[in-house]
Amino acid sequence: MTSTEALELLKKNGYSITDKREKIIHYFFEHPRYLSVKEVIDYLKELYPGLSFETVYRNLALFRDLGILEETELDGEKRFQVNCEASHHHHHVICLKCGKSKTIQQCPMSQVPEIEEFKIVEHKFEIYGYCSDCQ
Amino acid sequence: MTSTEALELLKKNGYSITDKREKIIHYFFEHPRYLSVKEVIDYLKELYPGLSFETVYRNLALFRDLGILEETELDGEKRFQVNCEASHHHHHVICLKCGKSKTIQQCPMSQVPEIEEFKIVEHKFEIYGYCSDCQ
DNA sequence: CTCTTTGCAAAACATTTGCATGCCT
DNA sequence: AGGCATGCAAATGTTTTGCAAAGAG
Repeated sequence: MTSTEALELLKKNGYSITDKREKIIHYFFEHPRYLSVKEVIDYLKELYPGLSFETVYRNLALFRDLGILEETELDGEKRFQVNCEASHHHHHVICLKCGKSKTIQQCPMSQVPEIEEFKIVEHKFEIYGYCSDCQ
Repeated sequence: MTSTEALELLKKNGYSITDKREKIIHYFFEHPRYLSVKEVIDYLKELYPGLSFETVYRNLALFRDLGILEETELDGEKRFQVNCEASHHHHHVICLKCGKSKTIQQCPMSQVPEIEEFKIVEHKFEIYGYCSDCQ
C-alpha cells in the first residue's frame, strides 16, 4: 500500500481527507516502524499547535479499522505502523528502543497444528531486541 | 512450584507472610490461569472488605519479581498466573474468555536462528482462542 | 522494637466519550 | 446545506507513589 492508496481508501469509505489525516498518514509512510501515539502527537503538534490528542487517537483507530495501520502494545502503550503487507500473514522483529520493525515471514503456527479442545482465533509472535542503530 | 514453596520463597527473601499474601498466592494456585488484577481484587475484597487495590498491585509486582507469577497483557490489562515452570522456557495458549492457559513446549525461536544486525533480547508467542468450556 | 506492609489519598498516565462548533464535499 | 471532523471538557480505567498508621517477626 502507498500513502496515496491509503488516502483513496479513506475517501472510498466515505471519510474526508483532512490536512491532519494526510499528515498522519504521510508520517507513518515516512517512518516505517512502530510509532507510539505520543510520537505521532508530538510530530503533529509541531504543525498544528492547537491539536488535540483525541483527534490522533480517533484517527489512528480509524486507520487501524480500515486496515491502513496495524497495532501492537508494548509497555502499556499502543503503537501503530503501516500495514504494508495486509494480505500476507507475517510477524515482526521490533526494536525496543526506536520501534523499528522487520517483517519475518515465518509463522510459528505451522508448527502448532492443533490444540485439543481449543478453538484458536488468533496468535501473537513478536521478537524484541535492539536494531543495529540502537545496540 | 507449590504454594508452600512460594511462601517460603517470600520468607527467604526477607518479606513477611501476611494473611493477604497467603490468600493471593493460594488463589493463584487454585486458579491456574491468567487472572486479571480485577479478579484478584474482587476475590480478596470478599475476605477483606477494607482491602485497597494498591496492596494487590504491589504484591502482584512483588510475586512477579520473585518469579512466583508471570505476567502478560491483554486488552490493556495486566494478567498474572503461577509461574509453575519457571525453569522451563515455554509459551501459552490462552482462553480469551476465562483466561485459562495451556502450556505449549514448542518455541518458535528455534525456527528463527538469527536476524542480521539485530540483537534479540526477548520474544512473545501466545495463542488466543476459546477453551472447551467457553466455546 | 524495628522494619515491612497496608490503607488512604492523590497523582500519573493512557485512552474514550458527549457535545457544540467548524470544516470538507 | 449536510455530514463528517475537530476541539474542549470531562470522564474512564489502570497503575503508581508518598506518607502515616498498623502489623509481622
